[in-house]
Amino acid sequence: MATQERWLTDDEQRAWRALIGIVVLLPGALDRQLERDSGLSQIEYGVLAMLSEAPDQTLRMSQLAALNDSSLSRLSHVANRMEQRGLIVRRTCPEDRRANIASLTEAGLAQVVAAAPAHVTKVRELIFDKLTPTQLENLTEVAAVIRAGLDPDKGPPPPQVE
Amino acid sequence: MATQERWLTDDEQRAWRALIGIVVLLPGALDRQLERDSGLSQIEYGVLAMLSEAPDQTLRMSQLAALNDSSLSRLSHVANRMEQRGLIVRRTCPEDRRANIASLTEAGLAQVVAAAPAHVTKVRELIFDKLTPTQLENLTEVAAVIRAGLDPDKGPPPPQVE
DNA sequence: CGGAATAACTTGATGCTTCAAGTAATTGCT
DNA sequence: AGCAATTACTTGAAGCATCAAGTTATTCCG
Repeated sequence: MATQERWLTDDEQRAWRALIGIVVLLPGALDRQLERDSGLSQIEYGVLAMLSEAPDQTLRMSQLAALNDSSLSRLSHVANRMEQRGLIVRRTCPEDRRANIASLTEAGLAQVVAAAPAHVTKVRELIFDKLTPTQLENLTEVAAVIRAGLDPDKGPPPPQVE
Repeated sequence: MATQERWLTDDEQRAWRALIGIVVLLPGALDRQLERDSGLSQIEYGVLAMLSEAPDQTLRMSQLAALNDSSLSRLSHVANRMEQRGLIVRRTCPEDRRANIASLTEAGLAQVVAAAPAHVTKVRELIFDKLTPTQLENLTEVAAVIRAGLDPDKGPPPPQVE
């Protein structure tokens, strides 16, 4: 900062810079690999992957959004494009006619199956191959803690009353 | 995945999900805070912050891009907007007339100074307040390792020849 | 039962990012 | 010196994300 008070300790500074670096660079790295190898964006891959694991390869839009940490609006646009391309189909849910369920098509399934290996390899290459078992443990713990505090969308968490 | 082979171990899965969650959610959380409190995006804040720390509050576009993990193109667009708004000024570098140097204006400086406290508070709130000293240490280490492997833009790092 | 409130999306506009291409200045080679 | 290659950016177009507003369906409750 321009100002006096050192707002983060040196340790925190270093952690912060590295973390932001990851946050800024990782999506691009993954997107490029996916785009190049499979013509998919990261969220599209995520959608296909989640559907492929779901019972009947079908999920409600809202669930799909939650699973991908996406807003409903964003997912709706994405689903439009994917439907155009024939990767998924949507129909209104019979039990709740406000809701919309998306299902994998055969083409969609074929796409994920084809895309997965290279993607996983990239993930390994970028993350897990670099870590010792201890570091993996530490990552799992720390990432979970941070992630938990990021949920849509609590402001300052209510002070712990013990 | 839809397929047989469990491509990541359970531990890795959990780490991966949490990490992606962070990567997806953190930028939005920071952007919203900055936008709301100061009318800045994260990269705009980053530009102002880096300039404010630089000697003579001046940096070349390429340095500014590197410091913010941004492409030159992106930075160029951002700088255009910021120049319109009077937060920075640009002029060609005298030593190398291909290069362009950006400087903070007084208005720009005022902006960072005003924006910094709330932003730092948010960062603390989202990250550091949640971590024990040990976890901070672990984060620093792990994040640095991962970050290092993300640098523009090495493919598979050449196998370590000892 | 009937209207208000809420839920589950979709749509359109706006703005930012990225990508490809372009320009201008400098270096490097011979 | 002179031409090619490289560096440092800028620009314009295309695609995505986000935000606000709009639909349609369901629930709540008096």
